[in-house]
Amino acid sequence: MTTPPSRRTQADRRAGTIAALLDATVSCLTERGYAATSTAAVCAEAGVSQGALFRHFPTRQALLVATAEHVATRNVEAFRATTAGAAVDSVDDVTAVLGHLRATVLSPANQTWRELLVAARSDADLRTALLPARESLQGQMLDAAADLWGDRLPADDLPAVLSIVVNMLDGLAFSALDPDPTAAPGRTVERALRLLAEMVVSHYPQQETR
Amino acid sequence: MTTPPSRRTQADRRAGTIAALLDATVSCLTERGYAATSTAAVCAEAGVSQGALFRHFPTRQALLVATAEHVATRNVEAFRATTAGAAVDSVDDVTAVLGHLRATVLSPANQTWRELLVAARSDADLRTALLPARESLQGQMLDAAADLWGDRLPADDLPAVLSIVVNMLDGLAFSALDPDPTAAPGRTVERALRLLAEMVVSHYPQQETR
DNA sequence: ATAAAAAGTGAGTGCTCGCTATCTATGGTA
DNA sequence: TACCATAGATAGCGAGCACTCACTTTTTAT
Repeated sequence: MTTPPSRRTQADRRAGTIAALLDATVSCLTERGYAATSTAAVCAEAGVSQGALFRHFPTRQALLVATAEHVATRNVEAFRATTAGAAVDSVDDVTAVLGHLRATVLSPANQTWRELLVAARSDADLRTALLPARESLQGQMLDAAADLWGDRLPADDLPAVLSIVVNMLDGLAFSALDPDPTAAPGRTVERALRLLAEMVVSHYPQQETR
Repeated sequence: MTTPPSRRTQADRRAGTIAALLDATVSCLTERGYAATSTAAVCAEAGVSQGALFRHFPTRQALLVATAEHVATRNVEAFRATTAGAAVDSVDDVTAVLGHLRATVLSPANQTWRELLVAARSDADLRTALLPARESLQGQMLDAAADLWGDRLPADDLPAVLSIVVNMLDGLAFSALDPDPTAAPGRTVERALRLLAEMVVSHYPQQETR
């Protein structure tokens, strides 16, 4: 009938509710935004009591910082997954990669990261707490970009190109206020991505056909 | 000593406190962020009572919407001011324009606009309330861009290039968490702006020297 | 089996929030 | 002058906030 006397170990229970809380925080941040992500809302979403939350996280901010680090690793994994092994020979190839990156950037994990970054701008404590995760994420994204493009452009230009691409996609995500982030890209966005691909490819022409 | 029995008209008093409230809201949003911009904080900053605020704005959201429209007009004016009459012949010219645009985008008015945009993502009422201002702002920025670049690239590409530039600058502003937004651009940012200028200029070569 | 430790519950705390009601001060109108 | 409409100040309201505490339940150690 009900679950058998499950006999989960304490570590399992702990990890389980922590994971539920982190996932619930991601949901609340993407759906309700930073201001409306109250501890009560997170607990309701996670299906645990407030006491449980404050057993594992001393403050709301600690929960948010843990969530930020949680999504940061998932974000860099997603970035690697959409770039690893992708073809970047033709303009069409690069355009396709940019399109996939746009979809990645609109994912809940990335929305969460952005929401927390914005909150950190006007909260010194949160800002310093997020700094190491920020640097780690940037470094790993540079590594992934090097795997993709490293042999095609001077090493000095790689951070600049990455900055152009990810900042443009982030800016796009910020101004995309559609409630459904999987909606069609829209004409000018599609044109902008293709144009960016054209400019990058022609600025760093293919060195050899191998 | 003190002000003489000033004899300000009612309309003057009204306009004065409304202006003070809007300016105070801009300050609070840029310094404290959306969540911490309470009606009490705005009133303290403006030097008026809460009763005065709620006489002129029925809700907090009405104040925020009015502030958004207030800064939207100032933003488009600033955009025009930094682009109007600027030279865009050489790569250096375009790089300079991008640098000035970056400074403009980091201004309090633009920070305020961005803060409200982010809040609007997870607040349907605010989102619909900001929609007309958003469209108006986009249209006027397209006009300004046409004055700058219109004769150099096909009309169909203009929105795409504008999207690349402003989204990249907005993304840059979001990830620039320095408390002092007038700080030096940083090496990779400088390199990225110059690179973007190079790519755009070479992709749309000058048609004639006139 | 029993005691100790850890995990989880839920009512309650003080505080701040957006907002209102009531009052006074001031400018416009006769 | 008297009168009224508007502008602004102040105290306070219910609701929701982050957080705590006494308590029960579940796992672990003896």
